[in-house]
Amino acid sequence: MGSTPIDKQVSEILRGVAEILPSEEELAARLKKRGKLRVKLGIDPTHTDLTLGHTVVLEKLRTFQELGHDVIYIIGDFTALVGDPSGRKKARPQLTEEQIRQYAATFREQAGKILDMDKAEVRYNSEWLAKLSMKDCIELCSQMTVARMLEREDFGERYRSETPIYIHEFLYALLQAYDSVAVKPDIEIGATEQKFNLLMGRQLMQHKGLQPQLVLTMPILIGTDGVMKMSKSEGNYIALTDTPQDMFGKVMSIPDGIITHYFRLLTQKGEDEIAAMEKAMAEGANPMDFKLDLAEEITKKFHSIGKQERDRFIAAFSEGDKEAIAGRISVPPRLIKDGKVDIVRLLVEIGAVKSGNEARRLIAQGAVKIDGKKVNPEDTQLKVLGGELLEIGKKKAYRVAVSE
RNA sequence: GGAGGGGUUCCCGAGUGGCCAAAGGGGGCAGACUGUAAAUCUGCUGCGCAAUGCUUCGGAGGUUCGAAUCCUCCCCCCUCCA
Repeated sequence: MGSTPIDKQVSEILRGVAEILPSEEELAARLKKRGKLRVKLGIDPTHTDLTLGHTVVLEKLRTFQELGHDVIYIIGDFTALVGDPSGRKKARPQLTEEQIRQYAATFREQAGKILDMDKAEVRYNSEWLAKLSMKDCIELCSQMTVARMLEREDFGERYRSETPIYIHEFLYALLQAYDSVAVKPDIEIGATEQKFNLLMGRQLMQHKGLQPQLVLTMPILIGTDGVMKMSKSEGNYIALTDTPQDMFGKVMSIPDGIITHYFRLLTQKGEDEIAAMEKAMAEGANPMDFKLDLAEEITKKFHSIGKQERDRFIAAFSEGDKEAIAGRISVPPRLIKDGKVDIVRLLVEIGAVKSGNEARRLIAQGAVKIDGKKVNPEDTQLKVLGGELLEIGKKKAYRVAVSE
């Protein structure tokens, strides 16, 4: 603990990092001077699930923890109320305190999949932010100018496109910065889009006569669509709570172009290994093989059954054995008439589709099969004896049972 | 507070009395091709056991045989002036 040599620590800390401010030397100096650093990471509970995107920064926090430093995991229950405008094209919808309370609880628990929560200092920022007075607020606001706010890409863009910008959104960075005043970290971790907020923390600490924190940013993880950053609101995310099967499948569906990006940010693979992969793929190796490795590693990390999912995946999609991914469903008796069930109603009932229209559409498109045979759109009343394999598109399959 | 411009289906964005469940693009879904990738092509994309049916164009009323389109009031956003 804390006995790792400084230069070793620095290289460990800097692995995969986008930027360290003010400098690498400053980091080494701080390590030498303090020995044990206080490392801050804050996440706002704006959704129920943590995604792989969050794990990039959480892993970095974990690294510090493993090196024997003190980590402070701040759950932004107060800042969630304000809504971080960083990188957004519009204001966040306002959450209720009740929602935030629920999310905060799961955030604490989910972070435990990566951090050693027994050793982490977990804080809720309402602890100090809710107590600030209007006077404090005015003092905070005087640290920022409108011009500087509008220089930001996100606000600037919104201003130009005549999208509403609310005053309270300007407060966000100041509040997050105040967290640093409250917990006095030596260094704060965040994604690159957090740079403004993190630097604000530095400025505010200085203003309050504290030693300013160092700032460490991590690259933003691209979502499964391969284009936008991974986020719950874009629907291009992989959640820590996803089932092993979903998690594996979602990783397999990412575009080839971001395979190494995922390896770099989500696994412990070294740069040389990653470079070797890139070379191999450039020379014609099938990217799917690397993606299988990636999916296995990620699934294993969160569910400890990676290999199993790999085998299942290969069986289902490379070998066409849909049984491998088939879930079980039972037909509610009330849907059965004369030994037949209306497939449209069944699909809606089991939640495979959102509406009857959607079910009919899929059937008309030949996407619904029973025991390998397409369902005829003209005749959706089908005999069910139990045991049939129901396929919907290529990715969903169910083994049908008839319940009593 | 004054003047002007806006609020359309998941998103962007057409539509100014019937031909509008509403162009086009994006996204999504499905089919073909594949490696459940990408690219490409094709189709679908409000609900409904489907009907000259129902609900939808910021909200509430009204005019009309008929409204997203006209009128009234209200709410919200943007710009300029103060």
